Amino acid sequence: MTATRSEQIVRAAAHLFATRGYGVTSIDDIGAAAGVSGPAIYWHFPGKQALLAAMLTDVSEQLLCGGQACAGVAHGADAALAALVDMQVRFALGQPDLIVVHSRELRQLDETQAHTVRALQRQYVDVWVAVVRQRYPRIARARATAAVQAAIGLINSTPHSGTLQPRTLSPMLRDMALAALHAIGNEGETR
Amino acid sequence: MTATRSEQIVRAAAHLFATRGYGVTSIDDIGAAAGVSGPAIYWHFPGKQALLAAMLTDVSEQLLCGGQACAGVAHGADAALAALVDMQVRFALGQPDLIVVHSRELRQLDETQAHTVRALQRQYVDVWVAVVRQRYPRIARARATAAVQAAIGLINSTPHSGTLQPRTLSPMLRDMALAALHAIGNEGETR
DNA sequence: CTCTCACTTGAACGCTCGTTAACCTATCAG
DNA sequence: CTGATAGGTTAACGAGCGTTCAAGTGAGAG
Repeated sequence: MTATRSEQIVRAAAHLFATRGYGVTSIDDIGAAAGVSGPAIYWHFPGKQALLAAMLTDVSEQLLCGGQACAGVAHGADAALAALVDMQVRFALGQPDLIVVHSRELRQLDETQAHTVRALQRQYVDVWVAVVRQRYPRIARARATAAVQAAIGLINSTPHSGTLQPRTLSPMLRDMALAALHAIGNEGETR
Repeated sequence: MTATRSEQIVRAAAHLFATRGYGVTSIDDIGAAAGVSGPAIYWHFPGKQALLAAMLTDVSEQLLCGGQACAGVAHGADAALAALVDMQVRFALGQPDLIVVHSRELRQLDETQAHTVRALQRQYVDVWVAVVRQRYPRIARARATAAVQAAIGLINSTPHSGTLQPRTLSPMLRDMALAALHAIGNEGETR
């Protein structure tokens, strides 16, 4: 409960980035929302871009770590896929700010930072792809990748939605994502 | 083929906004990409924000118009739903820049412009919702709305994806979106 | 030829904002 | 008490960029 200053700053920045966007959010805005004012942020972070980079790498690492845990623990491809979907839904509903920023503001990073985040994202997608291809071995890799990204996009589109209790939204998103993923097993196009 | 200056400017701006983001794209960048330089844009548009507003209202109107046509022409709810999905897929694959900007940069508009665009978006979603509830009458309105937004999110997540021919991507997205939408008919939760 | 008008340009203004610098404050070791 | 160090503040600099302005083009009408 006793959040450190750095955490307060990151949380405030995440909320502002998610609601207003990175470009139109000023350092002073972030400071004000975090209870300090202005350039105090520079004692904790080297700059605005580094703040965003810390946010994005953190959430990417969390997702990758959780995804690997799901794939490793579950028995069978079906269970692993369901676990991955559940985790993504839980994340999207529990931390909508981070999900929005993660999928929207990657381009604001410079090339090296963006490369790091993209590598983590690709590893995360690859965890999904491995499970999907374990379940449907005849699916081509590129096809499975596109399907996984579409399913994740379905789940992540939630934060834009109106007010619906997570209790009812969560199982619906789970059912929709799983149905979408299982729909690709039909036409066995290898190219 | 003979695109007018205004069209060139809008197209260039759409591409830059989609690849770099609205905030970090300067007026000079847009002009350079459109073959003119700098403030020539101000003869065609009152400003940078108005340029974005024109783009967003235009694509919103195109989607709404096309959606209403799909819902009006098709015989039966299933056919109408398939037509809506096909149209959205065609749009997302054909005009990825506009789709990206449309779903990402709404927040950059001021309140009155954003309200106009949001109203069009809501009408478009309502077209989908009406068809879905015609097909599954027991689904609550809020639930159907969330499901429609999720399905559209699935389709719109395409532009982020890697290189896969639209010929193979298109039917896959169609199957996935339809499977996701038809997955909501099971548990008849009215609240 | 010349007048007009759609269209464009380079220069300049002004504001915002990221970043830096210089200066406080409090806490705590010795 | 004293010195150092983490943490914060206000003021200022400097760059970038949206916007405006005065001036230029080129083509077509009369």
